[in-house]
Order: sequence, then C-alpha cells, then structure tokens
Amino acid sequence: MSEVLSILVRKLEEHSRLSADDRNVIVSLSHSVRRLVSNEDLIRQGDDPSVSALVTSGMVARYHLLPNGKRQYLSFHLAGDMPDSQALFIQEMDHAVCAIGPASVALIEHKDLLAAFKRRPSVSFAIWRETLIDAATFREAITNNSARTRTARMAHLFCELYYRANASGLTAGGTLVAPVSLVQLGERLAMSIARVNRTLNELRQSRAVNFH
Amino acid sequence: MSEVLSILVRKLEEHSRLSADDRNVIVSLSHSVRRLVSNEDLIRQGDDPSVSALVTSGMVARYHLLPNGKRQYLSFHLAGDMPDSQALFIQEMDHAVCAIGPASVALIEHKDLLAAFKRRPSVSFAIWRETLIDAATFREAITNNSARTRTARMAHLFCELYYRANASGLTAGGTLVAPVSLVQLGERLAMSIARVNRTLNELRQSRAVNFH
DNA sequence: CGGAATGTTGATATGCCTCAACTAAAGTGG
DNA sequence: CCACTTTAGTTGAGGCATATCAACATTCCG
Repeated sequence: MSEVLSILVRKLEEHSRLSADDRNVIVSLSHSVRRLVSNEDLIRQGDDPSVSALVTSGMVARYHLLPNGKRQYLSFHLAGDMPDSQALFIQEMDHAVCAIGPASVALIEHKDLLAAFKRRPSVSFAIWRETLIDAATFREAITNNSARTRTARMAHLFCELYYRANASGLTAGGTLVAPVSLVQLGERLAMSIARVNRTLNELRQSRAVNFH
Repeated sequence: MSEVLSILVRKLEEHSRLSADDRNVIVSLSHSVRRLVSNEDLIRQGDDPSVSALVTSGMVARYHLLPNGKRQYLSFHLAGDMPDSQALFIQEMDHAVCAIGPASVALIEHKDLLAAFKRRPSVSFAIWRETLIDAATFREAITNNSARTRTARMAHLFCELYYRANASGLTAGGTLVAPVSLVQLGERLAMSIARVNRTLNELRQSRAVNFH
C-alpha cells in the first residue's frame, strides 16, 4: 500500500473507471523513489530501461537529442504522468526524459507492471488509454508548431499545460508553477530565444500573467 | 478465417511475437470491407466510431481540420496499419482520416476487438505496441517539422514512408507508389506549395526519383 | 473536347533567425 | 558578506528564407 502511487490512481481515474481491485493492484506496486535536480536526465535516448517512472512532484520533459547537440522538446509532464510508459513495450528509447526544475519520480519495475496487467486487464487498458492521450497531445504539437502563428502557438502550449495541471488539481489561484527557461520554450515551440521573449511580452501585454 | 486479416498478423509480427492461438483469434475476427475513393473521409474529427479500420490497400492519412478550413496532415498509413485504433479507448476523434488515392479498409467492431483482447492479452499488447510506434512517429514529426531544414524535412518523410513500406513488403524495385499531392505534402511538412515544389526539384537533382 | 484540379515558375514583401551588446539574477569562493 | 563568474533574460539591427501572389502549363476527368 503506497501513498505515492495513489497519485497514479487519481490520474487514471480522470479518464478510466477502476474497480477496487484495480486500485489495490496499483497502490500495491513496489517502487523506489528517485529525486532529480534541475536539468538532470532521467532516461537517455537509446536507453533500454527495465523500470518506468511516475512523476510524483515537479516537472519533467521529453526531448529529442539532435545530431548538432541541440534539443527538440516534445512534451512537458506533471505529477501523475508516466512519461516513459512506452518503454514497457518498446525496447530502445527514441527520446530522452529530463527534469525541468527539481522533481521526483517513483520507479516501478516493468515486470511488476506487466504482472499487474495480467491480473487486472482493466489496469492495462487504463494505462494504454493514458498513452493514447499522450499520442493525441503529440499530434496537437505537430499542428501547433506547424500551422499556427508564434503567438497562438505559445498561448496554446500554456493553455494545454494549465488545463492538464488543473484537471489534476495542480494549480492554485489560476496559476501554474513551471520553471521552464526561454531556451526550453524555444526548443519546444520552434522559435529562437529572441522571438520567445518578444512573443511572451505580447502575451503579457494582453492577458496571461507570466513569471519565472 | 480471413485472408484480409492476415495482413494484420503480418504487420504485428514485424515487432511482436504471436502464438498460433493469437493468430487464430486475429484472423477469425469478423469484419466488413469498405472501399474509399480518393480524398474520401473514412472518419471525421469529432466522430465516435464503434469500429476500427485496418488498411488493406492504398494509402490513408490522418489530419487535423483547422478552424480556417485548412488541414494539417499528421501521418500517412499503408496496408497493415490501423490508423484509428485509438478510438478503441478514446471516445471522440481528435482528428480525421481520409484516403490518399483509392484505398480499401477492413472494419472491425470494437466489441469484437475487446473480446479478442480478453481472450488473448498478448494480442492487445501487440496492438498497444503498434499505437506506441505510432506515437514515436508523431514525435518524430514534431522534430521534423520544427527543427530541420525544408530539404531534410522532406527527405526524412520520404525515407520514413519508404522504410515502413519496405518493412511491410509494399515496395517494388526501390519504389513506393504514393499518390500524395503537393498540397498534401505542404500541409504535412508545414511548407507552402511553391516551396514543396522547389524542394522536390532539389531532391530530384541529387538522389531521389520522384513522380506522381 | 472543355473545364477543373494540379503542378510550375518568377517577383515581391515580410517575418524570423542570427548576431551582438547589454542587463539582471543566481550561484561560488574568498 | 561581498566581489566575481556564470547563466538567463532583454533588446536592436541586418540579411536571408520563405510565404504570398500572380500568371501560366499540364494533367485529369467527365
């Protein structure tokens, strides 16, 4: 029985119905806790991990490492997210995961998760659904970076993050704390740092309140 | 027992090990066949389908429909792909699926698929894996459209398509038939039609052979 | 054979990246 | 605790890449 894993139950119940047995199987999963300092890598591109991580506090991000050493950030994740659940079924990581600001995660052995899936298929379906929502978010990122103006692009990202955080009860007073740097925003939104800054100012001058 | 569904078995076995029972469950799925004319929609954004489609011939594409009526193409799919398997677990389609050139699909009831998952969990894991590969492809599209030059971007898309087609035995003599228009390429790669054309010429003048 | 959709190419305008200089904040060692 | 170093943020100016527009060629389809 674990307090830490109840955050996963809560998250899955945002979209999936779980029985008491399902919940029991989840909170009974054995796990270890790992703390990450800002910018620390949790998994590297090319790794073949035997554990999956559940974010328990702070923020982590997934990114592609490009041949020139630069990064393309793909998504940001908050408490309750499992940013590398795909590694359960895909050997080699096509991307890396790092901490945005200090964060902590619970690590769960793949074999324990697979055993849980066997006992309670509905748990596997709930996590499958979670990965499908992830995929939808990636699709939205394609469209966002490809078809929208820089202003709409940034606004959309902020709204998405706030919406997701809010659904998980991670906001307070209409505010979400996200220690993302300008560089990281640029590498997520396909903009130069200069442009990120100017776009941020545009947004500041109309609606959204932004700090660091 | 179905000839049409063996294409799905073949596809899943590219990455997942299936037992004889698994294969039997798959080819025994009841299904109907639907033929699509070029550009016809298979599913629309906002739909809540009760069937999933397996591409059996031709090419289909997924796209976001934008408020201004334009499209953002997200991915292209060939025989063996299940472009809307996500609808099994997510009610409302966040994107549409249409035919690129004439195509045909096999439609399988969600309830039959879910029943098959119950009987053979490894079948569900194989299809789950398929959706995870999809997600990896979407991530690659983010990076492609966001961080690469227009030339590399287009070359990358062509290589991806050829690689996937080749793995499924859908190429002949180093050639892949894909009736994609310039407009569609542009709406996939975030380029204007003019630029698609010029980039295509650049590629023609060095390596790749391209026609329509 | 005619009309529509698709592809092709050139000229113009502009949005954005690059570069560079500077400021502010944060972390470090004396 | 303060000077120093480093990192992150801010702003301006120049130049290139690409979108947009327009005119024309070609293919497709009835």
